[in-house]
Amino acid sequence: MAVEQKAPNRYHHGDLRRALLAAVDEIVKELGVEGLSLRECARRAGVSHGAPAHHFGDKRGMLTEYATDGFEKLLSSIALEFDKVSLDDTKGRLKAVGKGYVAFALAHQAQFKVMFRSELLDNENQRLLDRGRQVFEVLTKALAAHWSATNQGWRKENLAQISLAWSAVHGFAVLAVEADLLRMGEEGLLNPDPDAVLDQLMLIAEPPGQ
Amino acid sequence: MAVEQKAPNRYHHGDLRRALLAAVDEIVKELGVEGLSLRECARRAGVSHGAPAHHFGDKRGMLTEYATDGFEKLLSSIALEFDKVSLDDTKGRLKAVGKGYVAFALAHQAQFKVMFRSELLDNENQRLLDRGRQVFEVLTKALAAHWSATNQGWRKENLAQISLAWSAVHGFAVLAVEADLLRMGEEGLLNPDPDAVLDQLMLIAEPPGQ
DNA sequence: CTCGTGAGATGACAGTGTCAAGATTTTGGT
DNA sequence: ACCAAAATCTTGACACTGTCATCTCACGAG
Repeated sequence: MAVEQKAPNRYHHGDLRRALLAAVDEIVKELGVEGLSLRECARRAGVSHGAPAHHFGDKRGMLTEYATDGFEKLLSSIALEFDKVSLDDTKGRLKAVGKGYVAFALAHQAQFKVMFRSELLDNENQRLLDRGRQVFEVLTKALAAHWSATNQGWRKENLAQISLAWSAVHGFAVLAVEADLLRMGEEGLLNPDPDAVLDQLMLIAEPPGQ
Repeated sequence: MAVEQKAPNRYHHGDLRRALLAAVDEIVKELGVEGLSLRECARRAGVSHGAPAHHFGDKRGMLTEYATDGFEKLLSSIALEFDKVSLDDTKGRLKAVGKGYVAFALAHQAQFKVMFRSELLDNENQRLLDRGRQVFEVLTKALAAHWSATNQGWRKENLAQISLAWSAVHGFAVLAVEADLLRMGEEGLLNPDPDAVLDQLMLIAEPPGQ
């Protein structure tokens, strides 16, 4: 996603919306979301400082679009891992959800950080809400499929299990992305292999005493 | 921590440093960290816009102090739960760490959010690094004590277990604080009792097949 | 008493988001 | 083909921000 400059003699950009989102990605990667400004985005797209408002309303609107785009990529990343695993391997599919989640976070760290910064986003935006819900559904459905396959049925612990699985996957991704925190175990203690961590996490989904 | 205004006739404030940190807390609670400005802090402390620089250098320095203060409160919160449980109940102590962690996050949501926003902080600051490390150590030591008590010894899975425990506790706290995300399970599916989630998490610390 | 030093005040500077008003295209209906 | 309407982009203004250099005040060590 490269930033397409406007041809200097033309009045209309042609694809400004996409160019601005590309600029957002570029800047957030370079400077973090604190270093992002509407005016700098406009500059990189070769357009006047007031132009972005026409497409996104305001800064919050622009970031909301950027985050929504991120959720769509996250869903794709999960689907990619998910589809590698055969339908009857419910445990494998469960793990694949986690793998896809973490893989996206690591591959798009800057965007991932923005996606969960709700103060920056328009949390009433329907598309954003829908995408978030979809991610949640993928996880719960994979869990339900596994429980159904292992004949565990529904137990009262399941609710906590869902929360825990969601928390653990998200928390691991967050901590992995916030490298400064992972650096805490600096004697190499905490430089975890995502795969091993996910294996441990799988234990939660198993019936007790097995 | 209330913001103490400067007496209007006095030139020196007396305790500006504390007053500014109180103002930070107030503003972050009201408007989020995006709404925070040095000048507004100064205003609430009844002091000129340039005064804060004298104590914190710049905005980043001020937020770093605020975050460090948060880590100290976090450690206190963990210690509070930790000390409620007798020494030989290693499992109980482990859970207490999680309880203290989540309790702090819920009680000081605004501050908690800032603490893990590494882009905003001076990550070279020694006090900040130390406090973060201390939190990590409390968790690992509680885990080690439990493993030692249950004669599990050290296994290669332990590394992943530490990461997972850390991830899960942090992830749960993060998701709990980002209420807009937890709202996803809006049919009441995901309105988890922290205690139940932590119970599930405890399973990770147990030896396999038990 | 004096003089240095830390604490706070003041004013300037470039950068920001947002808004209103104007300029230029493109589009759609006839 | 035409012309009005709508979409797109420009321009200028406003209040606000962080940082810096400069100045003023208060206090304490000698």
